[in-house]
Amino acid sequence: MRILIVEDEAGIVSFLKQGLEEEGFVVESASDGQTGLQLALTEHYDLLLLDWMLPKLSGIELCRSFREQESHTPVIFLTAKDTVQDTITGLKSGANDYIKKPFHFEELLERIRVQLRSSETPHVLTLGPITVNTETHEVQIGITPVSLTHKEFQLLEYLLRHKGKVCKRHHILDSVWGMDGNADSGVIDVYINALRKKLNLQREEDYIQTIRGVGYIAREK
Amino acid sequence: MRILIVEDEAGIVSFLKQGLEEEGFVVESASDGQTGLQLALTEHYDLLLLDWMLPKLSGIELCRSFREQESHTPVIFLTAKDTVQDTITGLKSGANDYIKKPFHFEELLERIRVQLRSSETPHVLTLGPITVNTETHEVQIGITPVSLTHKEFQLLEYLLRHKGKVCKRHHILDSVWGMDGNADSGVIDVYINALRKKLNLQREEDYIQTIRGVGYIAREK
DNA sequence: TTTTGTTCATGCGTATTCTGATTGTTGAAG
DNA sequence: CTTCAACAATCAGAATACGCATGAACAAAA
Repeated sequence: MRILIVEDEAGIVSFLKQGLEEEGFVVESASDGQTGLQLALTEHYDLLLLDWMLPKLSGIELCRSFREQESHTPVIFLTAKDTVQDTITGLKSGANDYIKKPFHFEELLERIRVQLRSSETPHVLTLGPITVNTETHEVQIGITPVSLTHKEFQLLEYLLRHKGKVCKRHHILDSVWGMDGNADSGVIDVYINALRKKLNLQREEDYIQTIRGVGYIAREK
Repeated sequence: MRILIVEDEAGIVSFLKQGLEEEGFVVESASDGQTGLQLALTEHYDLLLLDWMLPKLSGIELCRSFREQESHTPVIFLTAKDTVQDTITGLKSGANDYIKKPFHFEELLERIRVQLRSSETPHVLTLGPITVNTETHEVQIGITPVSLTHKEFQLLEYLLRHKGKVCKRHHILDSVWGMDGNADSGVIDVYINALRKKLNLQREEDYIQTIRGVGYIAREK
């Protein structure tokens, strides 16, 4: 999960960054509104943490501009202000929640979790140039669409959901084929083969690698 | 929009009720947790406002029980407690937000609006030249009206509400036919067929595409 | 009753999935 | 370095499952 912090006080940024990274988030930050907006629009984040008062572009303006493009990504305000009118303005600009400084880190964390709860399982998986959208069931290699059968799709999804980890044949059979402890008939090989062909992966720099005697692994680069 | 307030202090209830009704909400209330839960489960509400401390059944317990049945309807806590741990417990029990007493009515209103924003359901759905009005139950293709049976309408509505996302047969059966985990008898196929016929969708630029082994998807263009 | 709506059953064509045989590769033992 | 066995890749055809179309059965409404 990727989080963007836009905040000008370096101390707060490093405090948040450390805490959130410990929780397993990937954190990036910007110290003024303008670069923050730019990042928010060009990169992909799962959540934005915005300070209220920012150099160049205020948090509210940032939020409003961002919402014109993106309506999904949750936004949480960090605010020192606490007049009612201000928070209302903030929520009206399209924010999903706000938290008043000073706050306990745990409380922030819980609020982040609440916001992310809906987007817990990513629908778009990637591997190098390959994109798998589990919502639309579309697979693309680069820009060109690839048509996969259901089993091929399921296998690819499984591999990508475990990207960077070895997928034992046993486990693949379990989750994709639903065979509990059944014998290995060699189906997997056939489908791996089909995938490599359809996605035309060269053997040289193979995104789907064979781990002899164990299974397969989807790896970047 | 219907709101249920569960709160034992009569003064707060009438204050909230009046304010919310002025804003156009339909408000009902319960003064203890047990009747609150019963109402929440039997009636339909778009949002629940729960007090923390309630006779018979605490707000948290109410929320947790409610969430076991319903996972969608947003829940906001009204709480006098303000230790971090308590609010965390509250959010963990499945609440979407909380507000500390005493609060300004406007702030509560804004938080309600934020929660309802996501569950706003449009009444007019479109797909290419097709228009579906769920209020008047009318369907048009371009300018000419099409007459659909109830089931056909429900199916089309379901597909359009999930436009751009795969609708698995399983889920369609669940929401349109109300069969939980029942076997697939092939009804869906018949109705998809009927829809395609009545909406005369050419196979070329098919707005309702079949995803073999998975289900169907309504797609623009 | 007649009409309309919903569901089930059937057959058909085709895409998909699996099996099994064959060929190719790998790594350890000699 | 060679050999061998275990494993993986590849291919083709058989078996199967899936979705489509249709008509009949049944139920509900007019």
